[in-house]
Amino acid sequence: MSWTDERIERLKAMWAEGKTASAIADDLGGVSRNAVIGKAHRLGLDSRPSPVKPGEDKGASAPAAAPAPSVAPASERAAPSRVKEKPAIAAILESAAPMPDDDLPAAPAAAPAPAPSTPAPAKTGETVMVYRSIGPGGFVRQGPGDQQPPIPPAPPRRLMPAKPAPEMADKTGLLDLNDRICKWPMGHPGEPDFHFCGQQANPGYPYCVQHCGVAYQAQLPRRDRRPPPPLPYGGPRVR
DNA sequence: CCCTGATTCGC
DNA sequence: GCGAATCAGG
Repeated sequence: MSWTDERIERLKAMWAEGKTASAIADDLGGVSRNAVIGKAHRLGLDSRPSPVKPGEDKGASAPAAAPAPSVAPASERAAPSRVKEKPAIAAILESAAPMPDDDLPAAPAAAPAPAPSTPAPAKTGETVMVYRSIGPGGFVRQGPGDQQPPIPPAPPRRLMPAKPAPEMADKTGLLDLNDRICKWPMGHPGEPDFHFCGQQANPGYPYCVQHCGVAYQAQLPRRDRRPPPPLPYGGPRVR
């Protein structure tokens, strides 16, 4: 089937009515859904709300949401387009790793915490609980049914920073990560000496230059790709 | 699994 | 230009 003027008009009309590409293809006959979509695009017809691409916000809707200089999306964008990332762990680490350096204002001047003498009540379902500090290292919870404040347990005399395990003394741990440090995992999570590479990160990437070389590989054009090797026993079944 | 529209790319 | 193949969200 070819795209005669009549068929193109029919396509335009139905597309404008909001018919799905499948419905249009059925109606016209002799063409696939993909053919309809492809033709609609080439004709420059309006884009439909794609299930894949989130509907783009018209800027006026949320001006308050300033684009925070978050690290992960920026690095994604900076990465070359035809590149695939092997370990998905990077994204997890990006979101999980606290950034002790910048990003955190030294003193929250904008939103001063409520005075310690007036603890904010926290709602738990119907009951209103009050949390009261009992000094360093502790708090008590008081519900409305509790007449007397519970006897606070003796607070520890002083709080010591947790001592890192000796084998971690000079290794890069989760809390040491920031956007300038290579987050390539060394060893396996759960092992006592699991840590991260810790070298200087390749700017815009979560890894140092060496590990970028391991994590990223250029994606070849489709015609140049080798078919994947047959999966060993136990691989997913091909239907 | 099904559906959707968008995109890519060999023809 | 065409449309199958592929992608990715619902």
